[in-house]
Amino acid sequence: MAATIKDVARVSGVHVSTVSRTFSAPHLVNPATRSRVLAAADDLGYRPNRAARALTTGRTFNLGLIVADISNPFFPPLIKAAQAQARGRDHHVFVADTDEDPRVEEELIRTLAKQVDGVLLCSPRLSNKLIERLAEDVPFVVVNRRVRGLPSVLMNVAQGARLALDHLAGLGHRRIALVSGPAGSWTSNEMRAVAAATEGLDLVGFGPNQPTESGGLAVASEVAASGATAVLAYNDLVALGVIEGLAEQGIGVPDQISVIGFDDILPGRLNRPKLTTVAMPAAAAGRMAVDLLLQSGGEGATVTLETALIVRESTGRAQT
Amino acid sequence: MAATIKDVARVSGVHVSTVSRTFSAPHLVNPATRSRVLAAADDLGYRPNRAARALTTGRTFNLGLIVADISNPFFPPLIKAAQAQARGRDHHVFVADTDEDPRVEEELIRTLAKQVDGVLLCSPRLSNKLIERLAEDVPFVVVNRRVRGLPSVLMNVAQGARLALDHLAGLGHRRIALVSGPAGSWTSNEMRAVAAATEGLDLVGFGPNQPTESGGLAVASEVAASGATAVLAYNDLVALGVIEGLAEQGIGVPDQISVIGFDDILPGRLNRPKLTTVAMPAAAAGRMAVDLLLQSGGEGATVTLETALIVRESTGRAQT
DNA sequence: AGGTTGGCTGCAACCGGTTGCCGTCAGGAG
DNA sequence: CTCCTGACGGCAACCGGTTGCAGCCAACCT
Repeated sequence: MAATIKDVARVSGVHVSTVSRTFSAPHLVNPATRSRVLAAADDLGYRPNRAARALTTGRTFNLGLIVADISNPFFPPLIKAAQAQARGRDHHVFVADTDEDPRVEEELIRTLAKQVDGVLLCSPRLSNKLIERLAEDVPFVVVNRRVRGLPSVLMNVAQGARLALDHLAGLGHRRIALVSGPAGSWTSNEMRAVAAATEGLDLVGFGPNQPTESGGLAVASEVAASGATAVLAYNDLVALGVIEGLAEQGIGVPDQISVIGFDDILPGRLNRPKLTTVAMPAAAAGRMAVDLLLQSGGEGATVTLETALIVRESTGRAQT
Repeated sequence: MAATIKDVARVSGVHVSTVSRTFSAPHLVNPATRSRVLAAADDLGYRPNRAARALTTGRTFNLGLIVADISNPFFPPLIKAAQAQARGRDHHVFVADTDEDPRVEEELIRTLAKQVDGVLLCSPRLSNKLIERLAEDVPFVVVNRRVRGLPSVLMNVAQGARLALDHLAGLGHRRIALVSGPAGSWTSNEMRAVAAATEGLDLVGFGPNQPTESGGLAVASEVAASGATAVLAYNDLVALGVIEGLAEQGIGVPDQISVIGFDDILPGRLNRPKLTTVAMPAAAAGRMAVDLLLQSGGEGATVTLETALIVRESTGRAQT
C-alpha cells in the first residue's frame, strides 16, 4: 500500500540508490535531482521504512524503556523526562510494562533487543546474572540497580533513608517499622542496610511486600501491633496504604504513628495528611539514563543522584 | 555479534531456508533435521530477528499504544489491560506518550506505523481528518473518539454526565460549573452537549483547561466566584485540583461546594474528602481495543462501554 | 590538447529472514 | 520392475532500504 523507495525512484526517474541518498546523505546528490526526488516523495507520501533501514545500518533511533509497573506514579515523570531527552536527540522511546514478572521482563527485553538501539531497564526484577547475559544482545542502562559492567543510574537511597531516619529520631522516635518492597529490589536492600547500621534505633522489619497501596494496607495491622511509633515505607504508595490501614483501625497519623515514604508522587501531595517523603530525582534519572545510553562511550559509568527529604504532615513528635 | 540464521545453518549443516522453516513452519521439516537445527540454534543463542521477519511477512506481532499523557492515572489500567490481552494473543504492546502535543502525536504514529501491526490511539488530540489520512498507513483503533470508518471504543460519557448531573440535581444543586478539558477533546464536547441539553439547570462553562491537577487549580477561584454550588469536572485530576484550589480560599468541599469528577483514579480514592466520580471502564476499553485491532474483520465497528456513578464524599446537599 | 580531478549517479551486494517452486529420493501401488 | 506420490530440503527471488565501487562527464590545470 504505502509508497516505497522504488515508487519514488520510478516517478522521479532515478535509481533507488539516489533516492536513498537524498534522504540519508543529501550532500551527495545534485540539488536539482534532489528537489525532483523530494517532490516525487512528497507527492507519493513516501516515508522511509525505519525497520528496513535498521536492517542494514543497525540503528533504529528507537529506545526501549522497561518498567515493572506503569501504574506506579513514580515512573511517569521518569518516562516523560526520558522521552523528552530522547526526542531532543532524535530518538523515540517505547515503554513496556512487565507486571512485576521477571519472565515477562526477559521476554520483553528479547523482543525489544533487535528493534531498538538500547534499553533503559528501570527497577529490574531480573537477577544480575541474567541481566549481564542479556546485555550481550542489546545495550542497557540500568536504573535503580548496580550491575557489573553496565552503566547505571542510581538514586542515593541510602542517603535518603538516613535523612528520613534522622528526621524520625529527631522527633523522638526510637522504635521504627521498616516496611520493605518486593524481594528482588535493590532499593529495598539499601534501605535495610542503612537502617540496620543506624545506632540507637530499634528496627522492626516487615516484608517483602507488594510495592503498592494494597501492599501497605495488608501490612498495616501488623505494624500497629508491633509497637513502632514510626514507619519508614518502601515507597509512597505503600506509605499511603499503611496510613489507610491504620486509619481503619482508628489509629491517627501523625498523632499516634508517623509515616514516611519514598518517591514524592502526586497522590502523596494530595493525601490528607500530606505525606512526608524522600523525593527521588526521577526526571533527572530519566534524562541521565538516556544520555548514558546514547553516548556509547560511557561504558560502565555509574551516576548517583541525590535525594531530598520533604517534610509535610504525616510525621510528628513521638507519643510520650 | 548476535547469531543469525546463517550461523545456525552453517553449524547444523543445512540451508537457511530449512532453519527458517524449523521456526515458522516446523511440520515441514523432518523431526531429525529439526532437532539438529534446534540444538544448533540453542547452542548459539539464536533468536530470529523480528524486524527482519517483519520485512517479508508484514507482521511484527507488536502493537503501538499512544496516549496523550502517561502520568494521568487514568491510562495505566487501560495500558495494563491492553498489554495483558495482547500478551494472550502473542503480541507485545509498546507505549508512547505525546505530551498532549498533536505534532508529536503525528510523528509518533508515523514512526510506529511500519514497526507495529496496529495502533491503539487513546484520547487523540489530532483532527479527525488527519487521523483518517494516517489510517492508510497503519490499522487503528481509536479510544474515546469516533472517527469515520475506523473501529473505536467509546465510554458512554453522555450517560455518565447524565448520572452525575442527576445526582447533583437530586441534592438540590441548580447552578453548576462545568470545568472542561483540552480543546480537541471529544469527551469534553460530549459532556458539554449533555449539560446544555439538561432542563432546569443553570450551567456555567469554564475552559478549555489542561486536563491535570494544575488545570483545576488554576480555574478554582473563577469557579468560586461564579456562584455555582457544584462542579462537574473533566476528570478526577482536574476535580482534585479544583478541590485544592477551593481549600486554599477556605471553601469547604462538600459543605459549601460539591465536586464530581470522571475516571475513578487512585488519588481520588485516597483524597480527603474521597472523590465522588463517574467510573470509566478503562481496563475493559483496553481489552476491547486490542480485540478490535486483532480481529481485522471488524472494520468500522464501534463499541460503547457503560459508566457508573460512584458516590463518595465530595458531593452533598446544596447550601440553602 | 591531454591528463586530472571531482561531482554525481548507477550497479550490485548485502542486512536477516521468508516462501514459491522444483528436484531428489524412498516407499507403496500395480 | 515401472510409475506415482508425497515428504523433504535446496535454490533463488524478494521485502525496503544502504553503501562501496566504478563509470561518466564537465571543468580545471599545465
